[in-house]
Amino acid sequence: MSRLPGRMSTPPTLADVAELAGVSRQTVSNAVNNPDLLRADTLARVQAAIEQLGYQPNRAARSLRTRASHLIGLRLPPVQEGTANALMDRFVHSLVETAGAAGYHVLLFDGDSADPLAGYDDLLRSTAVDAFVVTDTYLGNPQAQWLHARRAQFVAFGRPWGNAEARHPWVDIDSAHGSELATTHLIDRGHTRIAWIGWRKDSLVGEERRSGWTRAMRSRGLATTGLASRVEDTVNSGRMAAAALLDEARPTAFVCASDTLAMGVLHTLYDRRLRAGEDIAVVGFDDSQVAQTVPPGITSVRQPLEEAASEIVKALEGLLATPSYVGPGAMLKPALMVRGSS
Amino acid sequence: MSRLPGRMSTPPTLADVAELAGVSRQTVSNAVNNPDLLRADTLARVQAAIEQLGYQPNRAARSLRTRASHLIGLRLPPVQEGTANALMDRFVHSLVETAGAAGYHVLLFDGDSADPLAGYDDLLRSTAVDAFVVTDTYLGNPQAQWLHARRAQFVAFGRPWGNAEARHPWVDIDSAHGSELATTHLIDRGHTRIAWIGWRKDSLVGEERRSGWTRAMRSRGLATTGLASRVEDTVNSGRMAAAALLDEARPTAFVCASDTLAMGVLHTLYDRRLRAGEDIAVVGFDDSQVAQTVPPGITSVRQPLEEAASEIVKALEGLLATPSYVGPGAMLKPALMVRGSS
DNA sequence: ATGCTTGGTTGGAACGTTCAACTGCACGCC
DNA sequence: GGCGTGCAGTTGAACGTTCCAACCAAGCAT
Repeated sequence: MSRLPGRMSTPPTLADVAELAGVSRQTVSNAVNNPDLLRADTLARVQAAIEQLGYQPNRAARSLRTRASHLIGLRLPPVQEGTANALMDRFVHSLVETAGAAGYHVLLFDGDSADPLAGYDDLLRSTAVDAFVVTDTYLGNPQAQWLHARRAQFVAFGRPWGNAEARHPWVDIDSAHGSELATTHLIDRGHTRIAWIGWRKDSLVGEERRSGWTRAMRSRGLATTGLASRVEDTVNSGRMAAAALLDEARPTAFVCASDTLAMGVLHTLYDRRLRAGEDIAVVGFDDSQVAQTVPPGITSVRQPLEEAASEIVKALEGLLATPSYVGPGAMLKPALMVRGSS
Repeated sequence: MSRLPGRMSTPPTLADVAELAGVSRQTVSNAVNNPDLLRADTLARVQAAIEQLGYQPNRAARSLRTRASHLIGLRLPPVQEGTANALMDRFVHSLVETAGAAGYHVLLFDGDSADPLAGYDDLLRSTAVDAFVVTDTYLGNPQAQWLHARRAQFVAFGRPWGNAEARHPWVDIDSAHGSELATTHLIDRGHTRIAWIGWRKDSLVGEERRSGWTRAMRSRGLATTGLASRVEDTVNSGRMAAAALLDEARPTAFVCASDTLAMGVLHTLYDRRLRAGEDIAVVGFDDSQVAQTVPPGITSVRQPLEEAASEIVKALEGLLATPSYVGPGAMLKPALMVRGSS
């Protein structure tokens, strides 16, 4: 059956192109997937036909045959109102971009907070995605193990905390280095009493960020006693922690485990009519839009999410090419964005 | 061929279930898609077999046969650093959630800023998605017309500005109502000289938001002359506009077309050692994380994005059930989140 | 009895692609 | 001449699902 290019209700198929070019279906398929198998003149003829009809392979059919969907699943963690976290937004963007360049699309699914694995199971069993990007790999999170048991392919954004035998590729950011940068920066500005406001002890990422502060302080011979606080990651916790520290330990600067906590510090400064960057220095973590836009600008540690996304996609490509692929585990360095608050 | 449930390299298929249940493939298919066609006892037997094997229909095969992927395409607009915009994040979340509940997944693709249509074309021709959600439908944006010409299904988030004959479903937010709420709120607090900082005249959304301010002022008999400013949507533009207005028109309150501009106002207040909410009132737009976390909290107009997502999914379902479906065009009301800045 | 419906189930075909095996054909080599 | 060898392209089958026409038994009216 022939088709008139302008007037079709249904997209053109391989067979349409084949007929127009006067070759077989398979030859068209080869022209698309293995052009070097064809003689130059045949290839040109087929490509002209493809062009003329505006042909693109049907994804469902291709996916059925090759058992590859070229989709990558990403679970969106629940949004937290009232925090400064715009991390995910930037990360998703970078991921979509780099994945797109590699021929993959990103499929989002919802994080049912009750059963975080439900969404994974669904997509996995219906063979909807080729692989997952797993973002929250904190200790005790069952996802990595669970996915491994189901032989699902995935790359973790976040190192396999406390699981040395983990055999999956991962990418993470050296956030201890980040808070070390932040602390050193403050020391260089002449501060000696630099306080830390971080997360509670059960957060491994929190402890890691804290270790950067400790390391920087110790290496310059500065005391840390009484200068640290561990709280929930909310603005109000940060505010109260800052107030308590100011009263008891009289720091001249704060390093925070997140921009949310840094905003808490700003609240306390606001209450006391102090000015960030003039009276007290403040450094945050994540380089969120909040840090970027609030006066006088919060100095903040910026995670290289674009780079992380690119490493993740690289690992995914390796994984999908060689199922037993195990990446080296990429550890990336964050950077300090200096603004008015320090 | 029989399969042992625990030890399979490949997911179970319809045929496996059929064999186990002692029925034909089609009967299993019916059990999944039209359960009421089966006799109760057969249905139970088939469902048991499905359960036992952990069967889920292969999406590619189903998609190939039914010509429906149950995927919805969403183009991620480029991120803007240095603005307070966290709109998209919340919207994407809500969309993923409500779409998921309706059996659809969201497929993200990248906005090549040079050719915004490239991504659409790709997905459309490869029949990868059933429909699109189009988010930037400002005047002169070719997407709506282009998609219509290709007979692509889509729902617009944003009314069809200046195109009365548009025949596609859309959902939008009555942002004039939002700035009217904001302005009235300030008037109720005793302000009479209320300034407007908005976007440049070629932004229709900007003009609409502005009209809410004008309407509220006029209806209370207040003058607007010299109290309005139209600038780029950046923090620095807002800062400069606020400074100029303060010098020339001496307003006691600002209503802004975005939280980004409101942050600009806060910068000017900071420069002049004035306090938002005490010396000068400030209201923003979008209820971003910035507005939520910055001291003393910025009063801001919150768009009902969850509701918008739900209306969009409703329209999508209508669209995909009846291809010629045209929704009524839902216009939603925003709400004012009052905080310390007013 | 015969024909007509109806509810439940079946087998074959089809969706559009790629895989694996195959067919011609030209070439070179003993 | 026979035989392998490699190139260019073809053919039939398969991926896993749903659509379609047909079938079968049972019920019911003729």
